[in-house]
Amino acid sequence: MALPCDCEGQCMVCKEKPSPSETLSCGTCATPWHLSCLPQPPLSLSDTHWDCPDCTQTPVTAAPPSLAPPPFSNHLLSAIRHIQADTSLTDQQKANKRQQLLSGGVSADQPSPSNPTDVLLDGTFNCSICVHLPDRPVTTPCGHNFCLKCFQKMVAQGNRSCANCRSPIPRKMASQPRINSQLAMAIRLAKTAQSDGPSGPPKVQHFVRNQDRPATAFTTERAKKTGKANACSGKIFVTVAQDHFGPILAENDPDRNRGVLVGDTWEDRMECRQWGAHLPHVSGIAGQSHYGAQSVALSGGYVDDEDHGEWFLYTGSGGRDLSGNKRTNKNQSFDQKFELHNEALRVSCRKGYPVRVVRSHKEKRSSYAPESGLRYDGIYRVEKCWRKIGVQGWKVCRYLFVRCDNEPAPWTSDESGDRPRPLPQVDELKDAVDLTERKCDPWWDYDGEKGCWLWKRPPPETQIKAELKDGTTVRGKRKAKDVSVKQRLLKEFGCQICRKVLSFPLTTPCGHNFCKACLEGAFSGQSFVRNRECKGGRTLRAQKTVMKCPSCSNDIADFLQNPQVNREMMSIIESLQSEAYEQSDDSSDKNNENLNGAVDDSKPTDSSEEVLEEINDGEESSDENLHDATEVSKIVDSSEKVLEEIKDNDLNQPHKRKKD
DNA sequence: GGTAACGCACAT
DNA sequence: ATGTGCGTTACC
Repeated sequence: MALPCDCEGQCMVCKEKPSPSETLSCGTCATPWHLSCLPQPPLSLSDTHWDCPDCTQTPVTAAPPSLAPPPFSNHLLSAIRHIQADTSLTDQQKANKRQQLLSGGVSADQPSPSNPTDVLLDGTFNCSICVHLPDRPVTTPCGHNFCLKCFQKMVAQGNRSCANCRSPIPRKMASQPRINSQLAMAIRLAKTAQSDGPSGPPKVQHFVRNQDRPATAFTTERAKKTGKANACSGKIFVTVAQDHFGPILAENDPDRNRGVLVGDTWEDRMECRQWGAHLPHVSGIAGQSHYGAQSVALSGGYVDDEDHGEWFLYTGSGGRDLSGNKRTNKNQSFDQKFELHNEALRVSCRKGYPVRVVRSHKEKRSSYAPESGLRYDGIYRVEKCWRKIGVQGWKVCRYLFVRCDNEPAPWTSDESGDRPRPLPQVDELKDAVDLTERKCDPWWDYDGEKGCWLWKRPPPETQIKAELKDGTTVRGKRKAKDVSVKQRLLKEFGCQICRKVLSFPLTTPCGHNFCKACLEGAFSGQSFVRNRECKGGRTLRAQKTVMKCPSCSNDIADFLQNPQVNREMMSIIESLQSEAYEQSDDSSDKNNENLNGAVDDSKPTDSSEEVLEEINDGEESSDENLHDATEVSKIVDSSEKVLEEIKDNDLNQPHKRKKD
């Protein structure tokens, strides 16, 4: 396997630290390589430009050139080469020019994209099947990205090789593709940035996840002995009542003044609970049978569940014998009925209440499940519910959930939220009994004039007494961090090993992203096969080594045989980084303060009536957008700060934090 | 007051 | 892989 030197200058193949004369730096990515460990050393060292194996990107199998387009657009690559060959420039100047080129700051001799996001949107990175930007992107081991639907269609037709480079697709990925949600977010950002023309207000979406994490749940002395599982009494950070319907808004988030946004993730049910998205720490349904259900969790607990992202079929609770101290009985032994939680969900169906949805990584059969932890996916409505005979032979309650949120779902690259959509065809309805459909107008509905979902009638009054207000002790007010959306996004591109921004990102078939050097470093010294000793004069066949993905337990040994860098993600990350550098160059901290002041001054002080009116009009999200837009255009910290914050922040599901 | 509910981590 | 303690909420 071809491996470069690590950040300390040590060759990852032979583990030695080669001298400068033994080191060769790539002309494109500047990574150092040990000359004598290169699989194909350059023919002549007098060449001014040499490309490392990563940047030459030899396809896994020999494919005709027409089938393997270069990862960068040709003109961009040749422009970079042109800079590198210029002997009049110092290395620093070359680096600056490369950055400028990637960020569109300077016109190279060769035509180049005028904006970094154009690199993404100029068609180079389109799904090779539908020739559009990948929707719900999935990444093959050979580093190519496709729409989930296109990929599934291709596999269904019996085609098991990459439509881009013809590399074989592993069976597991073919049967269970996982969405690369980090990439989905990037594509959305690029689209958003492009629509930010000089005319019209810039439109910015929220990409915030994993930041400003709360203190870990409170643990009693007794509970500490057995770990966090017993720490269910963590502080609730939001000021909504336990039976609050609908989105959790900034006004209910006194600490951050942000609310719970689509895409927010939590490490576990305890943490999710602390932010009010889904209160019960065991149950899948939060609700009261005479009042309605506020939220549900998709955790893979019921085999009948069926997830299509924007809509899904949910199974009610109960039907199992959990007497004694059973926790894990997945077998049904009696029928489910519309009572308790199941009835609560039926009330929400009849009324058309908004129901918050969180998805758990435990839902293994869904392509829409997050890679780890729990994720808030927004507001859905229960359009119909019924009962049917479940796969285990007993009756189950069934609910058709359809998404109706003003923010786009985490897996889409759409810039806007949902529009009313026709109900999907549900085959099992023909065998349904006890069908319930909504008869009245839904309480939460789409307003054509305003172009968003909102309460058509005032939300139901909370049944909880005022004790929550009194009981909620407001923590010492932390100043909300001024971080631009782009910097937040950069944070999201963290390697799950080094926690820094991804460099040469590899996407595993299980949908996790790592720096190339980090992932290969994690398995350096391990060979792919283990030779077993001869026994009784008989030579045993070599055994394959299992190499577990650092983020999950999937075996990625096959992937590591020839991991291909996800060039699409890499170019987006580079664009974002060079923008951050550029902006930090021409705006000092002092300027930032001035700009902040200007923004604040220009904003009229909101009277409480105005605020109320905005809430009633349901336009709070667009107000948020405007707020973020000013952030993007005005506030930029230095990129060093970003990196520092990334180090400080546990941005990537610190599941193994305790063991570290 | 009893118990079910799509949890979590540890012990066996 | 299965069992168990701790934990919270809803609803008898």
